[in-house]
Amino acid sequence: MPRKPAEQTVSRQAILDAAARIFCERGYHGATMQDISAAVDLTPGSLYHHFEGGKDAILLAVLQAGLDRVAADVRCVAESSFPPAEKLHRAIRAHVLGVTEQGAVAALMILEMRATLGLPDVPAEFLARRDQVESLYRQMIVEGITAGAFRPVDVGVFAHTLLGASNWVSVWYRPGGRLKGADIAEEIADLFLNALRAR
Amino acid sequence: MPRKPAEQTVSRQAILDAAARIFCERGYHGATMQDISAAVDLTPGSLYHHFEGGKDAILLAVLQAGLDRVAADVRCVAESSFPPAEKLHRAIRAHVLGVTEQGAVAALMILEMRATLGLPDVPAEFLARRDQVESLYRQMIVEGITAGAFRPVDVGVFAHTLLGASNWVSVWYRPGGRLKGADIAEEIADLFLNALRAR
DNA sequence: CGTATAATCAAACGGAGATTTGATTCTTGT
DNA sequence: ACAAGAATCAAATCTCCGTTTGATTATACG
Repeated sequence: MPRKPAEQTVSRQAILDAAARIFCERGYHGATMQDISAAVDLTPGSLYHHFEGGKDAILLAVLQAGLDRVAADVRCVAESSFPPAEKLHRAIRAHVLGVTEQGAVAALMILEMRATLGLPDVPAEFLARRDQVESLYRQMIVEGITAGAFRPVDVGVFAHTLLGASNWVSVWYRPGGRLKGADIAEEIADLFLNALRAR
Repeated sequence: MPRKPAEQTVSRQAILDAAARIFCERGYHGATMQDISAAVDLTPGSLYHHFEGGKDAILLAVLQAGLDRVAADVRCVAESSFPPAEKLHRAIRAHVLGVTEQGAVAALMILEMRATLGLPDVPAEFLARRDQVESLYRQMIVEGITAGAFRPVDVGVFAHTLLGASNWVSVWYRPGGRLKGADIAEEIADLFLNALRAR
């Protein structure tokens, strides 16, 4: 009855890492199982041992990881007790840094564009988690406005713009470029904090 | 030898309009020739009379139209002689308004994500036009900074963020929603102008 | 060692959808 | 009315993946 995993194995994580990169490069429809399997020296069919659900399951797992990472970072900051401006600044920095460090996070974009990309059925849990992140940002913004630290803005538009811009970084950021991820994060956090400064 | 177009015809423009909507809804890969042809009461094969190049050609034509529209709007403002702040404010408003009025403009996004969507060979002319738009924004920003009207920012990051946020509107904007396109345009223009205000 | 199981592969299957083809209908100009 | 071509269609083609299947190899444990 006993048995243990053989060690001729490619780890599930390795597949996810490769898949994340390839999905980001070529998009869900543009990426083939062949592409993904080749990246980890496997045949397409072998992927089905690691992910029963096939291509969809792999994408979902990638999305899960990316979303979880950013959500955790942002929540951590949102639950702290810094004053509004500092709190939001930290949240944005963490968010953008997360995006630059984890190519997979383009996941957030893809998730947002589920309609555009024609995804299958995105589990409600996913959308809930994404909405939760947006909700955290909204709270931080409202908190600052009511405290008089921020000028009054349309929270909906501001949140969409902020999230869009932060996630958008994953599209144009190139590791090894002129700026480090931390530099970009700082710059963008400054940008939005300035945008909120009460006159 | 004389001959003229029969009038049992669906206009090329009608096809582009339908295609724009469908590409926006389902994405390039998600949209089928069947979808597009059905939207104008044709069979898939018939589309090839209007667009020799098939699906690719249709997408490219849609992109062309969307990009041209926004580029023209922005250039018009950029070439005016308003003071820096007012000029940029007008450019952003025009840009965002264009995005809300023309679903096809999600084209700008898609163009940016050409790699993500796995497009074929995007004509250099397209990328040039897009870069031109970015260039116009960069100029306006630099102009304002040197004039002392704007605080110093990283022009690269700011331009990316501004363009990303503006185009991103096409993803979340819903006609008939709480805000009109013009309201959103105003709000976003204010946001970025505030972000640039010299202290 | 021997067996059960995991991990893998090679090859075949199946479907979806873009594109092609050849015929058909409609419109216009002479 | 008639010829020429434009616009269309129905059906066939062709290609590209995602997925399945059955066999093969490697590992751990008794």
